[in-house]
Amino acid sequence: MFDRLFKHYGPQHWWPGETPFEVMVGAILTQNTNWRNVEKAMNNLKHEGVLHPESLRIMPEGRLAALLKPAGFFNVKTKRLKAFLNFLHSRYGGSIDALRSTSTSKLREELLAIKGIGKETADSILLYALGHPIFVVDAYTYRVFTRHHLIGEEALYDELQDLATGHVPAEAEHYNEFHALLVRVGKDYCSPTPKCENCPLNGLNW
DNA sequence: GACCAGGCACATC
DNA sequence: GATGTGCATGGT
Repeated sequence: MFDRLFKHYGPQHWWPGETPFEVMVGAILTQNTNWRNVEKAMNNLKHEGVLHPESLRIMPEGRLAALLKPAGFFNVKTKRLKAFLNFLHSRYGGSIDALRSTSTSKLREELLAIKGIGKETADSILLYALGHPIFVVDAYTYRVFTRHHLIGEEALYDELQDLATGHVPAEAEHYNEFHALLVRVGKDYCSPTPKCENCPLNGLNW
């Protein structure tokens, strides 16, 4: 599946964020939200010159919520982003570099303990912001895997993650590319109403 | 006007 | 443990 997708699409260059911190913010803002709307909110933050841990951390919630508006769920996401920023400040002194030196499993536990950060968001931060070798499961992953009967529809996050983990070289570069490719084929062909004609995955034998 | 978009926490049973 | 619900904007 990986080979077929990579040959068809080529490298996807994920995550579309310029800095690790930007990726982390994007991971929270994109929860159940189209990336285009996330970009609008991110641009609001950039134009205000506040896309930095401390700027956002000390910003009044009302002002932050207004800037996050295009991303939807803006009141909820304001709380969640604040919770993450407070964690970054209190536990790591606001330093991304300090974050880097933490082990994958320890940091994942810490992220999951933050209210508003679940498994997908934690794993997205680990992989796409910090380069840890971990596979990110999302709605597209679920759709592609279940439609191809690689796993049952009742499968949970960890089961999808384990399935991918067991079949992809254990390197961040591969987890990064595989997830991005799954999202790409999901958007193009494996949408809620599938359009399987011309799908690059046609004809594969599992 | 309906449906969808790179979730998560919380209440309830 | 499983299921249902609120959160909200913007594109198609």
